[in-house]
Amino acid sequence: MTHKKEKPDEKTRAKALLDKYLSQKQYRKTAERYAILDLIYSNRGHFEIEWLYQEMEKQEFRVSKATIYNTMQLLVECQLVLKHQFTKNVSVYERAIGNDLHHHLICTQCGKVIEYKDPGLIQFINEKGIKRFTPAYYNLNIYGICSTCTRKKKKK
Amino acid sequence: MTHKKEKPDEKTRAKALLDKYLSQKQYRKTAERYAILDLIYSNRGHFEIEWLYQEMEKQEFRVSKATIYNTMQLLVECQLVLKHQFTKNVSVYERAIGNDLHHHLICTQCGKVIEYKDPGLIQFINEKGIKRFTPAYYNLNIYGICSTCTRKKKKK
DNA sequence: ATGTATGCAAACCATTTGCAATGAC
DNA sequence: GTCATTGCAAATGGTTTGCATACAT
Repeated sequence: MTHKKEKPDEKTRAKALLDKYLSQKQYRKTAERYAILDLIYSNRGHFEIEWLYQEMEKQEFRVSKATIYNTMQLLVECQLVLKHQFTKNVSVYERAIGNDLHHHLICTQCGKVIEYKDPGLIQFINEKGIKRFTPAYYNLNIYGICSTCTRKKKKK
Repeated sequence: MTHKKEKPDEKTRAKALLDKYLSQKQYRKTAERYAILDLIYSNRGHFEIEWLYQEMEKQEFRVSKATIYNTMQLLVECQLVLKHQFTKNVSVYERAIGNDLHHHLICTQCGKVIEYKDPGLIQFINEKGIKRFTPAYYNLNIYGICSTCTRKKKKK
C-alpha cells in the first residue's frame, strides 16, 4: 500500500465530507464508494472513467462501470469531484479538494489540456456577485493552438 | 423567405469569410456548405446538430447528418462557429460573428445554460498574454444552481 | 426484513466511418 | 476526367438502463 506524497489530511477531509453527505441524504455507506474516493484522492490531475476502472482492477477491487458512473455522479453532487467536458466526448474528472483552483488551456488541434493558474483572474471572478444564480464552481476554458501544434503547422 | 431582424452584413461577412477560407484551403464550394452557414446566421443563440438537421428539412434542403457534422467541423475550424460542451453529451454550437462575447452560467441540476455578459471580465482576460499558447477563443463556464432549481429545492 | 446499491448485459444515442454515387474543379 | 464531398447505413464507444442479486440499515 504505497502512497504518493500527499497531505494525508486532504484525503481524510474528503472522506469525512462524503460520510457527512451520505448520512445527511440517508444514502448507504458502501465499500465501493469509499474505495473510489480513496483512489481519486490518491492522485492529482485529470482522469477519465476508463482510467478509474482499470486502476481499481489493479488495486484488486472489482467495481462495475455502472457503479463507477453512479459514484462519480454522487461525488460531483457533493462537490468532492469536478467534472469537465473539453473537446472530446468523454467526461474528464478531477478531485475538488487540495487542487489549487486553475483554468484550462485546450488545444483545438490535438485536444491537449494544459492547466493554467492565475490568482488575479480567480480573484476577479470571485469578487463578482451574479444575480439569480448561485455559483458552485467555474471553469474557464481557453481554446487555441498549443506550442507543439504551432511548430508542426510551420513544418508542413 | 422571411428573415428575422438582423444586420444583413453579418451574414454577408460570414459568407465572404467562408468563401475566402475555402479558396485558401482549396476546399470545394458546395451548396450544402453555404446553405448550412446561411441557416446558422439566420438565428442567434445556441443550437444542436439535431435542430440544424430538422430546420434544414423544413427549408426543403435535404442534407445528411454526415454532411452536417463535416460542415460544422469546417465552420469551427475557420472560426465562423463556436462549439461548446456543457454538461450533457451533446455538442452545442453558436455563430461566432455578430454575437457579443459572453460567458455561460450552467445549472448543474437541470442543465439550463444562461448567457452572461461582463465586459470587465472579457477585457481582463484579453489583456493577459499567455505563454506558449495562442488563444483563439475562450469559454468561461460557471456551474451552480439556477434560481428555478433553488426554489424547487426549498419546496422539497 | 426492507429497500438501496451493485453487477451484468443490453440498450441508447451522439458521433464517426466506409464506401458507392455525385458533382465541383 | 479527377478527386473531394455527399448520402446512406453500419459501426463505434461513452454512458445509461433494467433487472436480479447482494448487502447496508
